[in-house]
Amino acid sequence: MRLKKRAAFAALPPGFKSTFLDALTPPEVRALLRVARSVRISLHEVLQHEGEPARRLWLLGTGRVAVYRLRRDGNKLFLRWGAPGDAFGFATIVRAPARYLVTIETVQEGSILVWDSADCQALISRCPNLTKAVNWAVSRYLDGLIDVFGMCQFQTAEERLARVVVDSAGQLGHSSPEGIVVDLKNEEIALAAHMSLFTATRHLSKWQRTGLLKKYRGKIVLPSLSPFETITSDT
Amino acid sequence: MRLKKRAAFAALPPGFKSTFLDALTPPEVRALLRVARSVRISLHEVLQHEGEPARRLWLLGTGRVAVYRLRRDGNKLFLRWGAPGDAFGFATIVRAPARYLVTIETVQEGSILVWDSADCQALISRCPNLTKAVNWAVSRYLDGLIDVFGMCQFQTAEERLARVVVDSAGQLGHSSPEGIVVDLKNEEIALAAHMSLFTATRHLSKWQRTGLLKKYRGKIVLPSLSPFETITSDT
DNA sequence: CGGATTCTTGACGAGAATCAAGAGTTGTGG
DNA sequence: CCACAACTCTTGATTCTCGTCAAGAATCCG
Repeated sequence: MRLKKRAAFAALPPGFKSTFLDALTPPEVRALLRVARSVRISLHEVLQHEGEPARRLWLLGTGRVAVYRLRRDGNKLFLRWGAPGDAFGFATIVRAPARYLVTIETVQEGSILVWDSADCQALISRCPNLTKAVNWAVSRYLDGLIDVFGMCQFQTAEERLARVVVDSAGQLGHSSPEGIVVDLKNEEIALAAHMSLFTATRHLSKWQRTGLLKKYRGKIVLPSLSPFETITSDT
Repeated sequence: MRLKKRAAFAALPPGFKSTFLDALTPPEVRALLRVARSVRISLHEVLQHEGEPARRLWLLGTGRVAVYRLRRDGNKLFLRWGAPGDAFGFATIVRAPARYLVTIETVQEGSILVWDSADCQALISRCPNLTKAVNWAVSRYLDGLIDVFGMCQFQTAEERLARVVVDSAGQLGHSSPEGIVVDLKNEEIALAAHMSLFTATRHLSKWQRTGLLKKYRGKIVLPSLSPFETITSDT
């Protein structure tokens, strides 16, 4: 992880969208960006490890991360993807001397903006909305987690998969002439849908035969989302 | 739900334990109790309903509640029990004009202490640790939820059941000459372990035959927890 | 003594994980 | 430019866990 100069706000792309920053006023955003460090992140890098002291709040600028929890038996419990604009390391702010609750790993190289705990303490007094923004983000996170949990308890593999396809398209997909392109391997889709690679492959193949989507190595293309939303909602 | 006089602190039993209140200083606790309303709660009463505006923070004094989320398909996703000393309605504080994320229902009659949003706002400025206590509680809640989620994903019905038995014993059990008594029906145990009533009954019966526990109508008695901890950990 | 809960047990089947074996892609080095 | 290795995807056969349904036993209560 290489450090870069401060004054990272120049690094924010023009069309950059962040639900987290949107909860702040423009002056507050500027105050944050002024003290942010921009850091390049490479593939398969662990950006925070559960149990370690929470030393920094950070925002994903470009790339993609996976949020999960490690279990004593070695399994990884996938929790969510992180896309550009998502913030992490809330423990740094929410409960001062704390430890990370989850592990976060890069699955696509990119860059992040970092604020260490000292910066955060200083910013809290200057930006009254900062704690509010963090609380909101935590709430949304909790809400989403409960939802995923419910999905895993009450929906079949096919329904879960359909939902993951829809959600991923919204969060990670980009448009193209043939439809929405989502850069995910079968293995990653299976992980997010909490099922085996084989079950995921079977249903995806079936949907390809039905013409609902097209599969390529490492990505899928969706002409339309509506059929999947149908699978998700009925039953 | 009948209202009672303020100055409810007299209502706190002598041996009352609350992780939530423990995060506050004694003067802060007194400040809270001074403005608390004590409210009697009856069986099967819905104390807060997900989606409704979060208007009050409250603390369970006596009795037991179930925290769950309702799904559009009518299913209930059980999340946790609430025992005396547990606080709820954090949304009231964490993100000012907010809605409850979960539904909470009484499963044993008892009493709660209530602070409505106006009280909360006033208390926040007087008790600097209040928001901190709420944040801690939310974190613990999130942490526990992730754990339960992982348990449901990676452990068999028997392992989940063993863990629910151990956890319930710690949270709701009370000692007796023959062991720890846990007042739960098979149906409630099954709910907490996220499995069908029948699967739960089968394993509990098996454990009774093996002598690991004794079953009665509406309760189980555990001479020792260690065998269940073994089931939980190995594999 | 009904009647309502709560618990028990067996038979059955659906869903999904595992295993095995191979086909299709992509990238690399000679 | 070809050959080979590594990775990704596919499909079928098999197994197993657990939910569903049915029927009845045990317990509690007015």
